[in-house]
Amino acid sequence: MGRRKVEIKLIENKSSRQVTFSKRRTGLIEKARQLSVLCESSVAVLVVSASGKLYNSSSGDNMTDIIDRYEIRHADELRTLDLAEKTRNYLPHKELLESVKSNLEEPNVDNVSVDSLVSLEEQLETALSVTRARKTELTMEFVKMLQEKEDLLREENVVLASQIGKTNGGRENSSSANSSGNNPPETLPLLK
Amino acid sequence: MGRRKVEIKLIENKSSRQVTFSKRRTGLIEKARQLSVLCESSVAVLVVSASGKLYNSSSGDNMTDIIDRYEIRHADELRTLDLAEKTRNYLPHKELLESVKSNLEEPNVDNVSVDSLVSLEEQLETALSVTRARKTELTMEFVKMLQEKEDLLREENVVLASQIGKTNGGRENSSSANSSGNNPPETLPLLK
DNA sequence: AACTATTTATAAGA
DNA sequence: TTCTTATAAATAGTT
Repeated sequence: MGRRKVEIKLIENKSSRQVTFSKRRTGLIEKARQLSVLCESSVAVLVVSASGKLYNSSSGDNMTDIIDRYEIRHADELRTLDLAEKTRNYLPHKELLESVKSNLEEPNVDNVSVDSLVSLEEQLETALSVTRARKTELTMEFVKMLQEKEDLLREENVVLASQIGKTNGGRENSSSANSSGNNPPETLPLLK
Repeated sequence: MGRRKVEIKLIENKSSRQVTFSKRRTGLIEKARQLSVLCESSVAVLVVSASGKLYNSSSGDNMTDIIDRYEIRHADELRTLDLAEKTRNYLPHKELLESVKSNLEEPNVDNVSVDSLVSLEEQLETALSVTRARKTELTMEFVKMLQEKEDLLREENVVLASQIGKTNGGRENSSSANSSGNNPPETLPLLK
């Protein structure tokens, strides 16, 4: 819809491609907004340029909330992982999304019954719960392991200190050397 | 672009709204595809109808990759946001629980609007996410603390062992006494 | 689901 | 970049 008809294929000229990108992107997002308002729906558009720049829009509170929730749901993971590390470790998550995607991209979305979506939702919730449980389990094991190691080191420390005490003829080196003390182990704040 | 100009506001007539939703949704997705091809970009469109049905399309890269980039781009923001700041946007947990209670105890469940339940659901999801994030944060802190303590004990152990070595005239007591070894600390399996 | 009268988006030019 | 305008494309109302 311009001075002449254009084929839908890569625009070779770089600068006109840039211009078209800007114009059509704006148009797309405006269309999304209109659809959202006219039909009381939620629409999200994500555009990633070839150079990797991201443009996004969402209209309708529900979709915004969905995206926000998606983000927040992953906040704990994002928070604790280095970004690079996260990217490296992404595969399981990616695969999960892949399976979701293939479910969403059923040829005829119109034919996907609410029932089957409910079922999908339940399956995902279950998978999520199992994953969380496993995560917690592993974390707890790790903490327990660390605490046992701490006990062991502490005991060893006491033994060593007492050996020094004996070889030194009962002088109280142990108390000064044992700077980290024999305080009771801290409790996990998580469990409070 | 039709027989007459339409204001961009909710279409009151339900059936023409449905028709427009279908037409414009198709149009939007086609526009997204074109933008992707013309300008070598990746475009994702997500549409959720008022009834909760999801329609989506992605061109260029798959939806997963596009969403991943969206996520990764926002990771830094999530990372640097103070938890309290996030929490500020939501009902305090106490109020939330109150609200849940009143919803459960509402004699006329039929009169509770779906909208208010949707809103409540969103609030709960958010609260849950924030709680999880906090839990993970505290756990990570605790693990870090334990690992630091382990390092400290290990160092102390080395110091004591060397003292024994000196007082014993260079005998190799340290290696046998230090039964737990000076191995590098284990990594958190969770993060593998 | 097809058909058009119109509006809207936009390609090319300024 | 921004604006202008001729034209293509999308779509509102109709069948």
